[in-house]
Amino acid sequence: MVTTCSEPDYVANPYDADCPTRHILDRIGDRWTVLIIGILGRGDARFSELRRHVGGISQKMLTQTLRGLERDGLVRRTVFPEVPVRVEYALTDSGRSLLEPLYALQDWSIRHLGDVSASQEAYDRANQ
Amino acid sequence: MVTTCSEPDYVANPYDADCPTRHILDRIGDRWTVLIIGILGRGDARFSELRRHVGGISQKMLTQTLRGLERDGLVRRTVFPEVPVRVEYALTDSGRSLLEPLYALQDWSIRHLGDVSASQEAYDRANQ
DNA sequence: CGGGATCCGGGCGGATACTG
DNA sequence: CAGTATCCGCCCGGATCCCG
Repeated sequence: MVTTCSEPDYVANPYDADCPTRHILDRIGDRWTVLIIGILGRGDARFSELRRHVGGISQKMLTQTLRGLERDGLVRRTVFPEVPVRVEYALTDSGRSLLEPLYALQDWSIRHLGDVSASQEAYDRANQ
Repeated sequence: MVTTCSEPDYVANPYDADCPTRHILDRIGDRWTVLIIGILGRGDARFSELRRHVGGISQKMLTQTLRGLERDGLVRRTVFPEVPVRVEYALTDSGRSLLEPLYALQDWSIRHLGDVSASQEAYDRANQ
């Protein structure tokens, strides 16, 4: 089950569909995935709660992203057959384990935001 | 310089352009960025080397991505005025520090690839 | 309330041709 | 070799309408 792309070189071959790097990149490629995971990391939430907390997401993209996360086993969807219907979203164990590397990326971006901004300004100044 | 979005809640507001989460997501949003950083993590490389190692990337996207990384101060571009011209790309200190969180994500994806694949198959089976 | 279905525009990214 | 310039198809994602 482990393909050749699970060697250190896997990072170089995004065209291998089995490559874990490629897959996870496809998952977090859109900004919504990471934001939703982050919200659910604080606790379970309903559809409307997620929509309120993730500023600017459309209903279509929220649904679409949640379906993908459910399919990947990162999010569990529970329907309560009340009237009106209530739907709760929660991280699975797998999804919860993704929080740590995502937070590592957040920490990095916070620590380096100043450097990056300064570099951008310098670059733009040097190129008009 | 630290905005309100640097509180734990920043993850919820991708519409704040100053939000570090939003910025880093925009950077690694395309799959090429992470792949190029990964390659350069093993050592400096020339344009044609990168193009060979990052399978399937077009010359346009390679140039475009490298420019963005240079602007963000993650990659340093050095031109050797020989004939024909030689251009070397290398990670800056900032870019090298990004390797660790990126590898954390790779490790996660390798460890969970089996779970994710199984979940996908189960999901697809349950929904035709 | 929590979606599904459809239409549509903008932009990402590939292909090609050309250059210092 | 390492790009720049241009054209263009396609798909992402928003807007809107509808439903159980």
